[in-house]
Amino acid sequence: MSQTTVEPTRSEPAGTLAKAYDPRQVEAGVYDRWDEAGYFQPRERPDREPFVIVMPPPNVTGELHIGHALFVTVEDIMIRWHRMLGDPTLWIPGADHAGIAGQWVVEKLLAQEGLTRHDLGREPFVARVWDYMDRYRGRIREQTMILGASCDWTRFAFTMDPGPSRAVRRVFKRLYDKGYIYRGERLISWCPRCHTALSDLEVVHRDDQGFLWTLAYPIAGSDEVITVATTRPETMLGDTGVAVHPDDARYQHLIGKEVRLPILDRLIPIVADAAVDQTFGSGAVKVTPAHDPNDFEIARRTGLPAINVMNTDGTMNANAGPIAGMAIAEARAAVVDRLERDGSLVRTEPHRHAVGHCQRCDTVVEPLISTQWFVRMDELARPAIAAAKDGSLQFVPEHFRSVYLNWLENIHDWTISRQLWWGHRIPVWYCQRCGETIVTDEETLAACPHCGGPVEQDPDVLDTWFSSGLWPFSTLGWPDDTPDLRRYYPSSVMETGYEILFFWVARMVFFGLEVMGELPFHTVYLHGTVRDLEGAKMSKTKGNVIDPTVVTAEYGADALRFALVTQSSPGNDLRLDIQKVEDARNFANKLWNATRFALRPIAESDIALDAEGPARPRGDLALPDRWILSRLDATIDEATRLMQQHLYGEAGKAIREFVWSELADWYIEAAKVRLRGTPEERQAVAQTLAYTLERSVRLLHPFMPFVTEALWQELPQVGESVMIAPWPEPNERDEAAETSFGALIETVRAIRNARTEATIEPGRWIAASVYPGALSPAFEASRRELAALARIADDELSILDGAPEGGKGALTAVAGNVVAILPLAGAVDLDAERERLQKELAAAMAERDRANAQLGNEKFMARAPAQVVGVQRKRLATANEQIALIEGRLAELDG
RNA sequence: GGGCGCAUAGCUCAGUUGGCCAGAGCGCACGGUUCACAUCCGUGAGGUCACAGGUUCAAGUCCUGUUGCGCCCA
Repeated sequence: MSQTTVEPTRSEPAGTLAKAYDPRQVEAGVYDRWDEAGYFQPRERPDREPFVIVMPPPNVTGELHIGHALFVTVEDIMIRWHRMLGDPTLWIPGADHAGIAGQWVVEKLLAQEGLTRHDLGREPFVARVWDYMDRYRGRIREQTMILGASCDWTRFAFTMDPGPSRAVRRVFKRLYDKGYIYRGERLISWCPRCHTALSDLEVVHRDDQGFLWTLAYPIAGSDEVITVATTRPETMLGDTGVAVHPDDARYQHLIGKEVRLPILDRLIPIVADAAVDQTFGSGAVKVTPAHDPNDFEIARRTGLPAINVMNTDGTMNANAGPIAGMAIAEARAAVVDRLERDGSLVRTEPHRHAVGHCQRCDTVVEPLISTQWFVRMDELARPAIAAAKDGSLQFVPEHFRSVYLNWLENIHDWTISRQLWWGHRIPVWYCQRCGETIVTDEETLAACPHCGGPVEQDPDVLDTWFSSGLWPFSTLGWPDDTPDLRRYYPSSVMETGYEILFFWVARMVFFGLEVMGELPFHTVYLHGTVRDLEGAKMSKTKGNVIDPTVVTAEYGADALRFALVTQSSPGNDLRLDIQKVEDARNFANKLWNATRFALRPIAESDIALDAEGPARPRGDLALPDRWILSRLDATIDEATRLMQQHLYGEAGKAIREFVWSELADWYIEAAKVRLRGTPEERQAVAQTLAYTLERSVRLLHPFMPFVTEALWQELPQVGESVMIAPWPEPNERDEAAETSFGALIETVRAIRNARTEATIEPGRWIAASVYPGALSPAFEASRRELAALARIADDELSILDGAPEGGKGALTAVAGNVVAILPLAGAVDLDAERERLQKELAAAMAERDRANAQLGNEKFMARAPAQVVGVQRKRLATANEQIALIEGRLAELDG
């Protein structure tokens, strides 16, 4: 790198920065400037692979919650990092129409006016939903911007837009033509409140307290009865048989006979089916094929008919005989009452069992026979399984691979039709004249292509996740062959919550493979759930939600982002403590003030710049400068490595550690000495500060975009924005400087510790003799720093060779192989000092014994790698040296 | 019932392919009007890495089992 001094940058005079960091002031207006500069759009470079993330589209039905803040943060970190790496980087934002949830919020609003959607009719109702969506879409976008999301708004997509809608129709038709989509009468999960079919995934199972009723069914033409148990007695009206295990000795003689169904007095057969559990209850089960998935399977195998006794609104239908018209709860009570009077009720006992609830509205879901549209999953799942197995699809963290496989390998067909008005209308038309079924990817169909007769479209809409599953390519223009599609498909990383691994991720994978013939992304990164301090999920009903806009208003988006990412790790839930946000804000203040401090010497110096920014200090550097440069390189290296492994939180912590504990606590403190020195020294410090801070700010930018932009603009730099500055590259480490200055730091610590324990006033300047052994030249060169940091009077610091001595009236501070003797005539409590040294001696001896034990172990010596043995040898040597030193000092105290 | 996890300081969490005396932040104790920062600085206390076995020269880390907790699927 050539160190040509381009136009020396002159910063504004010190004092430009406010005394305290104020996130509101820092963050205002920055986002718009980035946006106007076009930084959010990919900067093309044909020599590099693009880095692309398709944002999980938030539901348009509400506000952003803290979970959105987490994914925005993680994805924005990936995006900003790759942009700085020079990759053509694209992050596509979007919004989801949220079928059931979307319809429901508008229905609730209508209910306040005393209306139902049926009062409005389909078209006006859908128009109302659109109005609502248009209002909320802006709010979501605004909140995403507050968080600093550097996504490309020019490519914003909504699932109901014409493009994605066309993609939905095209895929539906394709799968229908291939026989993967079919319509059929199956037992599905039905929400009586939402009045629609649900997919398996939309049913939430929860253990509820209920009852187990045992019923006696009389055998026809005999005095015998057979007992069966049920948790839903009202369904007995739909019983079409009783099943027993074929090997069950108790019931052999009854197989093939009939029982007389109580209440309805219907004769139903006793059948044998191997799926019946002989050990549960009586070993006989009533079979209600229209209202229970297991019974449906038994009926299929044994040929029993299905009798539906329920209406879609959750009331009993005409097949329920005397209780027709009753709601389920009412019907249940009536049936139990009637059975009891008839003497058919054997017993009632409390029973906890899993009950399915609607994911959206929590109503108890009823299994119901119904004609619906399904996606056959076997053929689609196969390549999606293969991609996970052969490693072409990566998971972060890795263990989600088995979760994903376990689901896909046991997958059922997917119910995709929903009896809703809001969503993608199923692109199927039925001819009213010839009865033909026509599937088309056109939005409308005027007449039957076969007979020209009038057609009517299927009234249902598709599961929202059907359109979400197409998102990685429908957002890029598919089915058209667009430049975006060619350049940016497949995307790079799918970052989303693990709770939608099946709902969304798996479906994108099989749709991508089927439609595009290529995985939609190579890596799935899954984040956890943000919980409150007690570990509870945040929910409006619990009242424990943290609103990200409230937090950002107080602490800043930078602080919220930094807290979220450093508190989380891939795949794990996090408990968010507002205290952590405050800590992150304090860190921003630290960086702010370190920069504020540096800007004065920088303004008074000519900072050399090269093409990338402040030039790296070269030549004959002072030890603290060499040290901080090497530590910076170590940090760049580590942060880069962690980012590559998707450990963004760890990377953030490593950078914070560097800035706070090394740059601010030690380098800046040590640099103050030379800032009071010669002009040449001030110049050298300013250059090192400028270089180190500018690089630090760049490292931190993906995590805290706003404050880093503000500070970068104040620092000497080259370019328009830190957003598009290059990600720093590490140089060679300076091991000698790290060792020497590291020893100096440890010596200062040991001196401070000895001072504190001996209760020397913190402000007092004392004398010291330091014995650094082989490090003498380094300590001599940095004697002013050593003195200032340990608060030793400059003219009373001696750096000596040989054996330490100080007599009785002195404290001893030991740090590695360095010893400092602090003579404090009359101020030393001999007993306390002796005790302190005894403790240190004991520690050193323990250390020696441990090392000796290792080195005396033949097997260790024979099998441990040479480098590990070397470490033990060095440990032993240091311990021995320390023991000798401390023993010498103890002798002096006693003598 | 099947699957996947988790258990490390008072709290929230890190801990790479096994390798020095297990770390951080917060909290706690003590001390500080050092000219960037009290949104701060210094010093310290605090852990049988859930339990029991095993593999290894070496285990928080790998294997087996146990206990407790969580999530997903049926």
